[in-house]
Amino acid sequence: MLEDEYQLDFFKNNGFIRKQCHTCGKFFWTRDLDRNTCGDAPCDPYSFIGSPIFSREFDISQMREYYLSFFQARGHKRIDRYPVIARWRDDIYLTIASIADFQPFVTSGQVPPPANPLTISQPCIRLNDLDSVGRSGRHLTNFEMMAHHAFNRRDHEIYWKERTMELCDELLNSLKVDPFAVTYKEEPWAGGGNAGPCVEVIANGLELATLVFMDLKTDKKGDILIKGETYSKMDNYIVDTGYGLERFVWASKGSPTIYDALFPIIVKELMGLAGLEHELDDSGYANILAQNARLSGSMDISEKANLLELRKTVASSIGMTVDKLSAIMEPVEKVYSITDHTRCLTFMLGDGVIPSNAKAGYLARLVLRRTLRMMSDLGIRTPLSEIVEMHIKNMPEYPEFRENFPLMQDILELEEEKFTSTMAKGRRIIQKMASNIKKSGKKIPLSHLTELYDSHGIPPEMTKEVASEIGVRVEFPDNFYSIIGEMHNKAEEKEEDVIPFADRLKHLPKTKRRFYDEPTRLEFEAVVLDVFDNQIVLDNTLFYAEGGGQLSDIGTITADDAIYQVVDVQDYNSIIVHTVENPNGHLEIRKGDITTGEIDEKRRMALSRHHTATHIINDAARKVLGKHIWQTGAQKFEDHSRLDISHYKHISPEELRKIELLANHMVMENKRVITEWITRTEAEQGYGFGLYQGGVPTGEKIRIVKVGDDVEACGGTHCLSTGLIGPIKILKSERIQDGVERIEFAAGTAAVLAMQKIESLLTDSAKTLSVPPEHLPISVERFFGEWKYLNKENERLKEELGHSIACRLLKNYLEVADLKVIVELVPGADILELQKIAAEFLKHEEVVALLVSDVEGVKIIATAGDKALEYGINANNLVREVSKVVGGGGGGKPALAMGGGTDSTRIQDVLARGLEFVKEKCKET
RNA sequence: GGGCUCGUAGAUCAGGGGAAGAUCGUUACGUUCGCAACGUAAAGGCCACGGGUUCAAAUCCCGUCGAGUCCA
Repeated sequence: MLEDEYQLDFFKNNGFIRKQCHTCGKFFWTRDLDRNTCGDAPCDPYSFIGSPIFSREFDISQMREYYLSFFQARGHKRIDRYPVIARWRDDIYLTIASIADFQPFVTSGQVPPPANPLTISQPCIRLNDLDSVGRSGRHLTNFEMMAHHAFNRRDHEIYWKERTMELCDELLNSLKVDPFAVTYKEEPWAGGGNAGPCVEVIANGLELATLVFMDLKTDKKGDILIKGETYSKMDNYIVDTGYGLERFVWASKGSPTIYDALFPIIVKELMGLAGLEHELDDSGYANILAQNARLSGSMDISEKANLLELRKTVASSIGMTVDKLSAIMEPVEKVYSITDHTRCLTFMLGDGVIPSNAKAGYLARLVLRRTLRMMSDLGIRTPLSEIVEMHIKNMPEYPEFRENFPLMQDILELEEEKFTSTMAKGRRIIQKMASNIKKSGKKIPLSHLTELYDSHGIPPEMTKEVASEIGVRVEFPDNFYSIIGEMHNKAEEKEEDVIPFADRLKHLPKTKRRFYDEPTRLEFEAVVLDVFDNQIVLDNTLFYAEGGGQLSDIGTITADDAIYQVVDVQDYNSIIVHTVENPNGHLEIRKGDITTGEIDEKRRMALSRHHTATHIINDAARKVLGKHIWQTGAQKFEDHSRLDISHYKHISPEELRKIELLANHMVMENKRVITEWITRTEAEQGYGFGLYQGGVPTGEKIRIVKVGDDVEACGGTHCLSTGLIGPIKILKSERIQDGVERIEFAAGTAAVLAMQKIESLLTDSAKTLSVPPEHLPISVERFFGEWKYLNKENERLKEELGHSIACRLLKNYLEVADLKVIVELVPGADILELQKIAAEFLKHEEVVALLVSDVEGVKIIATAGDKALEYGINANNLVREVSKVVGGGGGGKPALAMGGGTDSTRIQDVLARGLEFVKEKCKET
């Protein structure tokens, strides 16, 4: 980044000089002529602990209000916060910065900002430094980024670097920060496809804010190189600031850790529950925490080795052994961590994240389980919901959390149950594994540990603990979790969406889409703009292109005598491409031809019905199941439709019936379906983010579809009124992942067909049993019961039969040596029957038997009593030997073996060979 | 979105090509004034479902459904 970027009048006019840090070599601006370090950790230590930077203390809501009104008074509009789950984006799950609210469409200039300039305090969640949370004294998973943003265009600038710097300096001055303690460090910034110069604002070792001047975008042909990527200047350039609310509060209090500054009451409460004394008035104790926080400011302690290093340094600086320090710090760190994690959960669940095994929900579960694990380490048995409730009480400025609390309570309870059972199961698996390994006297290998963690969610720490109870040693490397990470990163290559025939489309204008203005029209005329392969591009079209989970229209395009079947329609950056069947290999249609298009009405109607019905089902589900219901995906076909919704437990059959009934009521109310195009900002402010059930559309104006109480941004085709949908029949629901339920249903003609199909399933089944359909449940139950009874009866009879056959055969033996040899054909006996006979023979030690039956080819069974075994007569070998005769195989145990083959003409040969075998063996001994 | 593990008695799980098992729970009987405990016995299984391989599949292969778990 060029030095020039930072040559600001603000610095020159306010007595700043540019210096280079003696320690890290970075450039910074300061009013203090004698300063030689940049002010940031590790070049400068925290010096605010015990001596606050501001002239008075603030709590979170006071600080937030101070900041927002400060910028409001200076011409910024205050904007409501966005949810912590970034529903408007598909590239990130969680809101990680205030600017994330405005990406990608506001920052790219496609959509105007909700206000300009604006100020906001945006709750954010970052899980990158999870391991440092609680330990470093400053890391949080959940924080508020206070910000002011200005979105500038080349032709219209709000303000840029000078004003941003002035505002920052003024804010700090108003808080009575010592001007000589403040440094502004130069630090190029890049992230998320953008970049720009940036200034870090530091006071007393603590970074308070980051001021980014985003004016670059990634560009392969760009001439500005930052961190290995090339960038070029953007037409719009954005002031992206981030002031850490929590850090401001901490700075105002100067407490040993950020956690003590933010939630003193909750920390105290949890310390009590864990049986810890947490007396910050005790200067010795406070000094340990402060020293730990100060020194951890200078290192990355997510690595285990570094944590140990930190412990050593802190211990020696206060004259304590490392072990003693660790014993004091570890439980305290866990309490801090729990405090932080539960606030994070409050935001996640409060904003509607449903814990799951995938996507954003997984992140919620990750945090949740870490919390539960630490709580169990500390012996805290309080339900999570009680801690969450403390946070809610602590944040009256978020009334929505109070409102959602019953739901959160429900979810947390379920999650705690799941965790407990997973851990109990894990414990059993380890015990089993450990006792297996104990026999061999080895340690549990790493591969077992990774499998336990990867497949069963059992952390190696737990394996170690449980295995040691059994007396098996477990060692795992420090970088265990990065090994797991690498295991998963192997097959990760993104395929980029390549637009086919991009070159052909490059010069074509956007296609005029007429199906919005003329939803009922099915015929249209258009001029051909291009033809290639099987594709036709027109100047306008009534054909709906596949999108929003709705399949494309089909139909015909006619030019002169030639009629072409349209089989697919796709939208490539607003150019609509019709794919037609082309049996002759060339299309008799040219650029400039006038054509007539006709839409297949049956398919269009079916898709429209399913689309409108999808909105209705979504709304009905929300009314039946709760406000946490979000569409997470949807697909509309001709014969059915499916809707995926976020829900934390199974939809019960009753609930499903309620949803179905409610949906049909909405249809029968025959409400008009209203569509309108309004600006994005207007829509968001009027309807909230509930609009984006089916994803986020691009463009400045978005299309709003209102179906009853349901309002969504939607580009699909719809019925003009709900009555036109016809019946809606829910076909089934299934769980596609934890926290996501799929409802499949049919609407209109498809619903009637579906019902007829179900009906015929019933009548066909009933016919087989010769009962009326309404008797099916009871009859099926009866038949199944009888079937089970008869199976048992059959087995009992076979046993009896076997017994009597065995008795008969036992009288009819050949004597070889002192053995009784029975070699017989038992016609019609199945393998079960032969087994029962064999079981009888086994009671006699001098019996050797070979039984053969002619069921399903040839079945063979052989037994050898103990005495026979002494002669080396082995049923296993016997069967192997004789089965070859009939082209099969066999085997079993020495005493009892089974086999068979397919060639039933040689049954007698089997018997002969068997007898021979026995005789041979007897001779040998 | 991707990876891995698992579906066997009411519950928890063994068995991993050749007779479906254990423990707890249930029921009955015995011991007891009664209960607990104990002893004896019994009942309870489409071995998730559908295909395939094989003389033979709970077991191996493929698919479906269900559950769990890790990663992005």
